Amino acid sequence: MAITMHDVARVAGVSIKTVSNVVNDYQYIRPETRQRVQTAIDELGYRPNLSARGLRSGRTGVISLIIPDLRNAYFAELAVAVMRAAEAKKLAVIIEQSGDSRETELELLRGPRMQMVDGILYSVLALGEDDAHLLEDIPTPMVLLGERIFHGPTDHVTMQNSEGARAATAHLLSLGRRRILALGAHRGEVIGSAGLRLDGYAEALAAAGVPFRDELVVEVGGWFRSGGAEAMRGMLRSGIHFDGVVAFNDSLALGAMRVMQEAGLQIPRDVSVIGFDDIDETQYTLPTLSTINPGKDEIAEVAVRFLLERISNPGVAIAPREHLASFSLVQRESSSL
Amino acid sequence: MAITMHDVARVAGVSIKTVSNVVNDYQYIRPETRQRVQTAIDELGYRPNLSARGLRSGRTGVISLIIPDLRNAYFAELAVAVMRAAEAKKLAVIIEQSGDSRETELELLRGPRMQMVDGILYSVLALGEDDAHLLEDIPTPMVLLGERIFHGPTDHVTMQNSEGARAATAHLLSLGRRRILALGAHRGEVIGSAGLRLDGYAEALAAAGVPFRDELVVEVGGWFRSGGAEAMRGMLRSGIHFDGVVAFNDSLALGAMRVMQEAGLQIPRDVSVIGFDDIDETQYTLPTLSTINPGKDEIAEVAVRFLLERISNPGVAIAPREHLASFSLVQRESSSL
DNA sequence: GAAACGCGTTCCAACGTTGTAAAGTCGCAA
DNA sequence: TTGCGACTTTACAACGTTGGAACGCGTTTC
Repeated sequence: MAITMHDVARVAGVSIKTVSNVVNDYQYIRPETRQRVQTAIDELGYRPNLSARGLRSGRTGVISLIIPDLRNAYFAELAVAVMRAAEAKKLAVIIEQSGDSRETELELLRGPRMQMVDGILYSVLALGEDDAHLLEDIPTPMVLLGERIFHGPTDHVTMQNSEGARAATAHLLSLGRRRILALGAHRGEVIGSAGLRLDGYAEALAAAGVPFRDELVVEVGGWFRSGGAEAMRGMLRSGIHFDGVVAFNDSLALGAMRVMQEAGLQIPRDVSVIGFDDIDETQYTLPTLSTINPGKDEIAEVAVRFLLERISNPGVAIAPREHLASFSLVQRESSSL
Repeated sequence: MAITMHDVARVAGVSIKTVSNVVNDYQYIRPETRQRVQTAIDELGYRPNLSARGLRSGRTGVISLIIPDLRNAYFAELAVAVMRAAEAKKLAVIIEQSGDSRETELELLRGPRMQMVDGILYSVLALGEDDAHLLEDIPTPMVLLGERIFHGPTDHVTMQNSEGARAATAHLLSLGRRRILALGAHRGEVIGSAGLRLDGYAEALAAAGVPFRDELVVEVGGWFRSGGAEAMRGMLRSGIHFDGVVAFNDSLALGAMRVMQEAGLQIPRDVSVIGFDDIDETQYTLPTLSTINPGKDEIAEVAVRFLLERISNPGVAIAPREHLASFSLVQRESSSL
C-alpha cells in the first residue's frame, strides 16, 4: 500500500527510528545520515501517517473553530484569519457551526469530532457568563472568543468593545452630530457585545456633554442586514429625529443605510453612519461604510498562540488569561464631511 | 488518562472486542450484552479514539474541501452546504484555501494535510483542462467542482452555466432590453465559468434575433466587486449605450450597480441588472438583485455522495461521472418592471 | 589507563482500535 | 447419538508511529 517508515529505512539502510528522528528534526543526526534518509524520503514520496502519529503521540495537529455561522462575513473573515494563524503553527482547522443555538453550542463540545482535535477555539454567542461552569470539565484545551463569557475557566481573546464604540460615537460627535442612534442594542444585556458597545456609546456622549436619550437606543435582536433594515424602517415611521447612526455591526449598518436611502435620506449629508467589524464589503458599498476594525488578525494570532501553549503543556494548569486586541477606526464615505 | 475500550470491557465484564462490536453495531450480540456494554459506555463516558480507529481501519472520517477563498460569499455558502451534506454522512470537513493560485492549488494536493483525509472536494479555479493529467496519480478519492476541468479523471459536479446565463439573458430580453452587457468575460476562454456563461448569453441573443455586439462584452479578470465597479466606470466613460447587464457573478453585479447609481442611473428603470450565484446579500442590497441560483445544496449533496461512493469502494475503478445541478432564476427588484 | 561524557543510532514496547479466525453454545435435523 | 448451522463471544495480531532506554563509539577528563 502506502509507503511507510519501514520502506524508507530499508532504502536508506538505517533503522526506522532514525527515519522518525529525521522527520521530527531530532538534533543529533549525522548530516550525511540525514541526507541519505531525506533522499530516500523524496525518492519514495514518503508521507507520515498522521493517524499513527496521532495515536502514538496523543496529538492530532487539528484544532476546532466553533463559530455561529460561516455565512456571516465577520465570522468568515475571522475563520480565514484563524486558518492563517494555525497554518503558521502547522495546525489544521475544522470549522463547526453552532447556528447561534444554545443546544448546538453545548452539543458540539461533546460531539464525536471533539475527540479528534487537540484544542478548541470557541466563539460563543448563546451561552452566557452563567454557563461558564459548564466549560470547566471539558478536558480539551480551549480558548474563548467573543463577548459572552469573560470570567470563564480558560483564556479569553476578544476586541475592545466599549472602547471601540466610544471611538465610533466620538467620531460622529466630532462631525457635529448630536442625535446619534445606537443601533443593535439588547435590552438588559450588561455583558455581551451589545451591552459593552452600548456602554461605550454612552460614555462618549457623557464625555462630550451630550444627553443620553432612550429613544435613540434601538433594539435589534439578530445582527443581520434584515434586522438593521427593519429597525430603521420603524425608526423612520416613528418620526424621531436623528443625524447619526452607530451600528453595532456592519450588517446592521448596511441594512439601515439601504432603508434610509430608499426613504430619500442622503448619507453622509443627512445622516452619518458608522459600523463595526470592518468586513470586506464595507469598502464597496454605496457609500462606503466607516467602521471599527476589531483587529481580527491579532485576535486570531493570539488565540491560536494561547491555545497552542495549553496544548503543548498538558497537565499544566495555566491561569486564565485575557487579551483585548487593539482596534482602529476606519473612516470612509459614510462619515465624511 | 482517557477511557479506552479496555476500561469499558472491564466494567461490562466482556472482552474488548465485544465492546468494539457494540460500538460498530455488529449484528450478532445478545441484547442483554449490548445493554450491559452500552451502560458501561455511558457510565464511563467512553469515546472512541479516532486516531486509533483511523490507523487500524485506514479511514479518518475527514474530507477536505479546497476552495479559492472563504471570504468570497459564494464559496462560504458552498462550504456551509458541503458541511451540512458531510454531517449527514458523519464526515468532518477541513477547508483549505488555494487563493486562486495555481501553485497553491497543486501544493495543497501534496501537502501534509491531504494525508489525513479520506477524500477531496476540489474546486479548481486556476488549473485548466490541460492540467487534468496532474490529477490522475492522486491516490486520494476526489470529486471536482467548478468549471475549469470537465474531462478530468474523476467525477465532476457543477451548475448549468450556459443554460443559466441563457435564462438570465432571456429574462432581460423579455423585459424589452436589447443592448445587454455581458459583464465578466474572459477573452479567449472557451471553457470555465466565463466562457460558458458567455456562450449562454450569446445563445439567448441569437434565439431572440438580437445581434451580438462585441462592444457589449466587458472583460473583467477577478470577479470581485471592485472589478465590476471598475469595468462599469470604463463603460460609462466610453459612452457606449446599454440598457441591461448580465453579470457573471453577483459581486460583479453589485460593484457595477454601485457605480451606475453614483452616476445617476436608476436601476431597474434605466438599466436592468441580473447576477449569478444567489448569494445571501443579494436580498438586502438596494435595489435587491435578481440572480441565478446555481443549486448549491444540490451540488454539495451530490458531490459528497459521489465522493463517499469512491471512498467506500477503494480499489474499485469508478468511471468519471458528470452531474449538472439544476438552477433557477430569482427575480428581484433589479430586473422588475 | 579508567572513567565520564557527548554524540549517533538502534531496539523495544506501547498507543487504542478492528479484521480474521476460531472457540464455544445452542437447537434441530438426521 | 451425532452433525450441522446459526448465533455469540473471544484471542490474537496487526495498523505506523514515537518515547525511552540502551548501546556503541570516539573524545575528553582525572
